[in-house]
Amino acid sequence: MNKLLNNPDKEISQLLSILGQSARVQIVFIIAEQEACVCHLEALLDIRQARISQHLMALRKAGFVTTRRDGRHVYYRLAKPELIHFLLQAAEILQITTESLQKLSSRTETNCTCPRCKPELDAKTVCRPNSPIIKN
Amino acid sequence: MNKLLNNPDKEISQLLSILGQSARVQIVFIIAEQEACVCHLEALLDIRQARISQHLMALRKAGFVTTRRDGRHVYYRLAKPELIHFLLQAAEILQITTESLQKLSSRTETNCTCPRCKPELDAKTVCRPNSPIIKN
DNA sequence: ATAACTTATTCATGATTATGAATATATTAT
DNA sequence: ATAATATATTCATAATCATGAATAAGTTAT
Repeated sequence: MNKLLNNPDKEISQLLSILGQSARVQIVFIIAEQEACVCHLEALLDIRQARISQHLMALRKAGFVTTRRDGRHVYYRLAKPELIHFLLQAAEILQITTESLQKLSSRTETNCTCPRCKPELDAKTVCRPNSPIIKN
Repeated sequence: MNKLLNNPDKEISQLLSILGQSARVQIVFIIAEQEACVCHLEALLDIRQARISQHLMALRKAGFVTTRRDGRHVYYRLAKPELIHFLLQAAEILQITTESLQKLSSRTETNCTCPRCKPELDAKTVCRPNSPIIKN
């Protein structure tokens, strides 16, 4: 059944290829700090909801993230915290500066109104990710 | 010109996606131990010459490997030895056993007659990778 | 119940990438 | 010079994957 077993090269390359997309790298960096709901990621990344869900599904299928539902929201978190060190090692190999890296982790987001970002709205929070989508 | 600059997520994901192929992971493990010529890799991996060259070109373009020519042979080696630790960390995350990993590094190869494998043939060595190629 | 909201999934299509085949290039031997 | 060997490149096609659009499914509020 599982062709990956006893094929370390296949297992390793699969891990790498799943993380080999910039959106997924960004997602991992974001949820490594704190769990995040889909609409929060949507606000931060300026990627549409459906696509973000798809990325999250890929990461979940690989066992990299887990979920927790709270009401209408589903919060994603890292199932393997080691992944962050892994990505940081990649950054080190690439000699990416720390300042540059900070763009990935600490993001200040204005347009997100999810319960995390605006706890004062609590009761009937409506998550309104930033951008009105305009085709180019 | 370079869209990757100041886009750490893009840089990192590019690194990952280049290594996100089992053949390339295998190549890195092999040449990490000792530089290897194309026909040696051909013998070890049972992948045809052209494809191996293509993989090596991709790795070279990314700056992961460098070359040294000796006569007709071109020897490839790791330009970034850190890559091995990087891949080993991936293996650790995946909880790949050490025995399983050894399949990747120490390979005993019978069918290769490149100067490395058969130094006694030295003078007019002919590199004859194993398999007669038969289409399936 | 219906409506509003958040997330997940499916499907068709476009874009990218891998692959094999053929061939070109570089080096050495004769 | 020609032939043999080792590697690199090109090109056409197959396979894979990303993407957008549409919609389904799950949850809460009314």
